[in-house]
Amino acid sequence: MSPENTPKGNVPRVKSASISGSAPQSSSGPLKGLYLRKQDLRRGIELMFFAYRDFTGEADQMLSNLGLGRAHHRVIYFVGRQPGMSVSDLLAILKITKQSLSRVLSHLINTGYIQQTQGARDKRQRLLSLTKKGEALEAKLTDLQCRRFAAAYSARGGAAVDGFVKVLSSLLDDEIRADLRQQYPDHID
Amino acid sequence: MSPENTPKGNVPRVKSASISGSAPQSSSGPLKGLYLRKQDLRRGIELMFFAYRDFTGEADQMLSNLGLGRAHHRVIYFVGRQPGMSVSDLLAILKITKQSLSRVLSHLINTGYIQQTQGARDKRQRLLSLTKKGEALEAKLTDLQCRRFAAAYSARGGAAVDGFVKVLSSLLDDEIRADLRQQYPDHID
DNA sequence: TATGATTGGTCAACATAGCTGACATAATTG
DNA sequence: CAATTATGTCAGCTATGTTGACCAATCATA
Repeated sequence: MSPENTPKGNVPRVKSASISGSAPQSSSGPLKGLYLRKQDLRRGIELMFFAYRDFTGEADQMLSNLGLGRAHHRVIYFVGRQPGMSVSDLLAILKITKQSLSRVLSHLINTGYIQQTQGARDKRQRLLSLTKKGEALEAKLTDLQCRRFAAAYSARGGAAVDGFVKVLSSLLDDEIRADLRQQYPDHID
Repeated sequence: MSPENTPKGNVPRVKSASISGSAPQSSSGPLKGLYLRKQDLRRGIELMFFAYRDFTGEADQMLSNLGLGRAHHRVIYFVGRQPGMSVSDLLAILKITKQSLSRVLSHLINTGYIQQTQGARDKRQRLLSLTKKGEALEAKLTDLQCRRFAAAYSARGGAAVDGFVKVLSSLLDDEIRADLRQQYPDHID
């Protein structure tokens, strides 16, 4: 019956030993640490799963109509975000292997979504950018996802957005957070 | 140079036409709608990508040492959450095909992580639950992810957690949000 | 009771997207 | 010149998703 397999009772907290050795619970919030109940942590886990699936769902659908997948989307997105980036820049962001990227990237080049130009300073580099066709697709996909965020953000307001960004960025691995902090010097931390 | 391909200048907003026909921007937050700049929406997109990857990364590592993958994790997680659920319950949550689930589920049964008992009311049903071995693994994996959430939550405090939950739940598809609202009657909306 | 719907499993075949390891080429750097 | 770097490529493997067809057991009902 109960969706929890913890011994009946109510609102068990995570043993404080299992709260990785970080800050001893800030005193903000309605009731100090009330949001650390196991149930609330599980809700976070589940929300991440479902929200990520829904967040990518619409774009996945549009992509599959074009014979593309989510991996192609990531490439198009990040190349669109930073035109002129090199292949190794992209590898560092995506953290996949050269071969996995190569398969997807060459398909996008062959089908005219992405173009490459030889690096000026370093002629080995292939600097990537979107073609007109690629830009059009990127705009459509990003717009889909931005609409979802815009709807959620405006439904919940700036204070909620601020909390959302803070918590998400604290969920990141330290290294990734440091990278992102450089790109968003204002608000990420 | 600029990571944005929008026409130089600063803080372009999304055309309000592209904010799906929902509420006309609540007036809460520091500056009305300031968080709807294209740059902020893109930050949301990117945070979701990176945070989801990091959030699943540790568990993925532990799983791969056992010859299991993320699909196995999902099954173990949700069966652990609601012992006695049927296969079709699980299919409804995961939204994958019967065949995809079957492959993973029978592996988990064969390797002794999950057991099934015939349904009492409906003998066709196979009610799923974790074995001791399955419970132990579920606890280890969930603890890993709960620690990450507990660290993020306590670093940012209850107000941020509240915003995080609100925005994430607004990112969900309506149908999924309705389902989750039933399971978390308190705080999800 | 016979019929049809539901629950679940299975087989074959396929696609996507990750992985490893080995190797090649070209350019840069010391 | 030698070592390193940036990139590509080939072969093969794995995990996880898909479709479509088909089967068996059970349930619900006309």
